[in-house]
Amino acid sequence: MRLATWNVNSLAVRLPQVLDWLATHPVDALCLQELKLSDDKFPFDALRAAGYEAVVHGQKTYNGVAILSRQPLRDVVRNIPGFADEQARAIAATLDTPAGSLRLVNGYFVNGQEPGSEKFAYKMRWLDALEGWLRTELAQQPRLALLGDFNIAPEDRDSYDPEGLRETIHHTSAERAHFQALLALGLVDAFRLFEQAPKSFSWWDYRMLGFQKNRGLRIDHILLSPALRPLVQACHVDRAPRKNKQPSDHAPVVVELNL
DNA sequence: ATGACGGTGTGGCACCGA
Repeated sequence: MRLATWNVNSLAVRLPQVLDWLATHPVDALCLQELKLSDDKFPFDALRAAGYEAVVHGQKTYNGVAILSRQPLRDVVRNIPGFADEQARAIAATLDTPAGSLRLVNGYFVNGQEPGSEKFAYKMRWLDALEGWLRTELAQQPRLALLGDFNIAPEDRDSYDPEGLRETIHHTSAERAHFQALLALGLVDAFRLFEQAPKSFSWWDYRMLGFQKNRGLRIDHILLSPALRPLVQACHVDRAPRKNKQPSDHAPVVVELNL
């Protein structure tokens, strides 16, 4: 089975590209971030016609997350339990497969803008709460995948300019410590289980020919629990949709599991 | 220090993203 994550930066604009991509990459589940639309505007019908059910936690203008799946999803959780959040940034659901069930957690992690800012403090609080929630989720369902736009470049090799951008947003020690805290839960970065080309990124700035110059960051990730690690077959970034007309600034990340 | 690009919502631009 294949799972994927994609920050689409407005599903209203990107729906045709999502449908095109699913037609050629019929993943079992796709986690979307930055829908930028309320639940009543979510394109359930178009996705169902393409063979996908959806569970959604939407928000007008900003944020918004959804999980699309070819099979039914159950036990849906919207946002981080016990963490009061005005922003729609997380959704979890369980997917049943013939070989057993799988918990999917989809996050649109806080950007944080600038170290020292109130938004950065919110990012730290959000990450703390996420880690507590995942500890609970892992205890209930050992087969868990955390997918999403983490807004963290975990290591220097995940940035086009690690020296110039040291301790700036996405690169700070505090953010990287939180990424390590997720790994300390037993999760593993699926992308780094395989040999990858140098300068592999998942996001490129729209400005200054960022994509053409490969001035990017690897901030979209798929983390797998210990029970899933032996099943992982491959993980890669699909850069092709970033070459579309009117692309999202992010590219999809895909993982293949022997399930 | 700032803007560059793109989306949204508003209203002739501001805000946000990363």
